[in-house]
Amino acid sequence: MPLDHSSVLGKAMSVLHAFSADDHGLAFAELQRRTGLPKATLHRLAGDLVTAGLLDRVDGLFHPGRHLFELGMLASVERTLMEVATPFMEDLYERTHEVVHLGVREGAQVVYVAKVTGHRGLETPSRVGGRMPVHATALGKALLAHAPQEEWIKVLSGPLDRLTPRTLTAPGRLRQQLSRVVEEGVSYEFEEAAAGVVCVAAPVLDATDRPVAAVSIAGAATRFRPPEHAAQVRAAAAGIAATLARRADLSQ
Amino acid sequence: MPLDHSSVLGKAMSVLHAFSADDHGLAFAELQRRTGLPKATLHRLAGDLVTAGLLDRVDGLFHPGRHLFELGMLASVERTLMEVATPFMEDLYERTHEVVHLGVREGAQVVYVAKVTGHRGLETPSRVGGRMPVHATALGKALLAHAPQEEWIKVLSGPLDRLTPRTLTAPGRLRQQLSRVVEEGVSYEFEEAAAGVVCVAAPVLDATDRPVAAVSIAGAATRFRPPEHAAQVRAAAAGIAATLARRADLSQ
DNA sequence: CGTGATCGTTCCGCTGAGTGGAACTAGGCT
DNA sequence: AGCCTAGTTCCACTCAGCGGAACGATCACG
Repeated sequence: MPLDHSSVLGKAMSVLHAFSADDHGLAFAELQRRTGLPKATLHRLAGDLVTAGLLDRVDGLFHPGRHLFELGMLASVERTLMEVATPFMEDLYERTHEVVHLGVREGAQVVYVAKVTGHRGLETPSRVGGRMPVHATALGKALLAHAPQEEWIKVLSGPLDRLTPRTLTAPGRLRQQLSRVVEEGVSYEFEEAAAGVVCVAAPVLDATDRPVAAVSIAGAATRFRPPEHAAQVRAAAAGIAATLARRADLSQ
Repeated sequence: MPLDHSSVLGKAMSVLHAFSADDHGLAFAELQRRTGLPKATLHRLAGDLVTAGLLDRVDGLFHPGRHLFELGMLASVERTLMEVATPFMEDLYERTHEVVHLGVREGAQVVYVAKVTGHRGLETPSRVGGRMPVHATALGKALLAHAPQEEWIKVLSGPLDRLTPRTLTAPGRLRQQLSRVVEEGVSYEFEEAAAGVVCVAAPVLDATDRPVAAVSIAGAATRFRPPEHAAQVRAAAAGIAATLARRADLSQ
C-alpha cells in the first residue's frame, strides 16, 4: 500500500513521513538516517521539496513547509467537518471549559481533526493531525461501536496495546463496552489513554447511520464526571450530523 | 519558484494545486484541463497520488486525500501557533461571540491558520488554510505594519486589488494607515474585504519584534464596533507572544 | 439504431530525468 | 598534524517516467 520506494513520489513521501509531530527540525544527516536514502539522492530530493514549499530549511535544519499546511487544509472531508463542527464544539467548551475533541477513524486509529482547549493545563496526548489507538479512547470507541461488524473483528483480533494500567486490552471486555455504546449512544474512557484523563464521546452519524466522526469532552479524573456530560455531547454530535446532512442536501 | 513542470514532483504539485478550497471532487477530465498534463501521464500520476494517500477517489471523482491533512498538520510553525493561540482565541470568542481569526503573512497575502466561530451566520470570506490579500484585511495590515520597510514597499508598489467599494487601493492611504497601526498596536478594517464585515487585529511579535502572526475579531458592520475591542485583541496577541517566547526558551 | 461526442483506461517503444558512487569541502574534536 | 562527521557537487549510466495512439464505455441527439 505505501508507494514504492523506487518512484520519486515514494521517496518524497518517505521524506515527509520522516518528520514526527514533535521534532522541530531535522538535520540532513538525521533525515538520511530515517529515510535510508543515498546521500546524493536525498540531497537533490530535499532540495526539490524545499522549492516545492513542502519543506522549509532554516539554518541547516529541515522542517515541514508552510505550503504543506495549506495543502492539508484542502482535504475536503476534514475541512468540512472542522467548519461544521466548530460552533458546536465552542458550545461544549463554553459550558464545560474542558478540552473538546473532534476525530475520525482510520483503521484501528483515531485521527484528531480539531481540538478546543483553554488555559488549564490538562495534559492530553492528543494533537490535531495526530493519532491514537481506537480501543484506548472514547472517540475511538464511539466511532468503532457504530461501524459494521467486520470492523469490530479487525480491531478486536489485532493487538490491543496497553497505554496505561487501565487501558482495555482484553478483546472480550472491549466488545462488551462497544455493545453498550451502541445502546447508549455515548462512550466513556477512564484513564485508558493517559493517566488522569477521563472522557465522554458521541458519534456523528450520516444519513445511512455510518459514523463519519465523533466529538468528545475530556477532563481531569479528579474533578470531571463524564456521565454528567453525556447528554451535552450527544446533542452536539446530533447537531453536527444535522448540519452536515443539510449541507449534503444543498450541494447535490 | 514553482517547481519545474518536467519533474515528477512539479507535476504532482500541479495536480494538488488544481484543487481549490471549494470544489468537492474533480473528474479526471477536469483535472486534465486544469493541469494541462497529457492524459496518460496524468492517469498514472493521479494513480500514484492515490496510493500515496495524497488524493482520494470516490466514484470517479478525485479529492485531496485524508493523508494530506495529517501531513499538513506536521507544519511546525502553523501547528505550534495553533496550539498556543487556541486558549487565547477561546477567551476572545467567549467574551464577544464574534468570529476570531489567527493568520500569518506570506508575501502579499494572509494565510488563515485558525478560525473560531459560532452559529451566527456571519459571512466571512476566510477559511482555514485559505488566503486573502494583505491590504484588504485587518490581519494583513497588522502583520505588514510591523514588518520591515522593504516589505511595505513590495506590497505598496504591487497592485492593490479592489474587493469591495471600501477596499484601500491607494498606496498613499494604505501607507498612512500602516503608520498608525505601528503607533496604536492595532489595525482596523471596515468592509474592505467583504461587505458588512468589520474587523480589529493585533500582531503577535517575537523576541526581536518581528510579527509572526496576528489575531483578529470580525463582526457584522451593523452591530460590531471594532475600536471597543482593541484592548482585548491587543491583550490576546500579547498573551500569545508571551507563551511562544516561554516555549522557545524551554526548547532551546 | 447509428453516429459522434466525451470520458477513462491501457499499451508500448523511446529517452532524459533521476540516480547514486565517489570525490570534495568545511568544520570539530583529539 | 590526523580523523571524524556533516553537507555539497560531479557526472556517466539506466530505468522510471513519458505520452502518442488506440481502446472500450457511456451518454446525447437525430
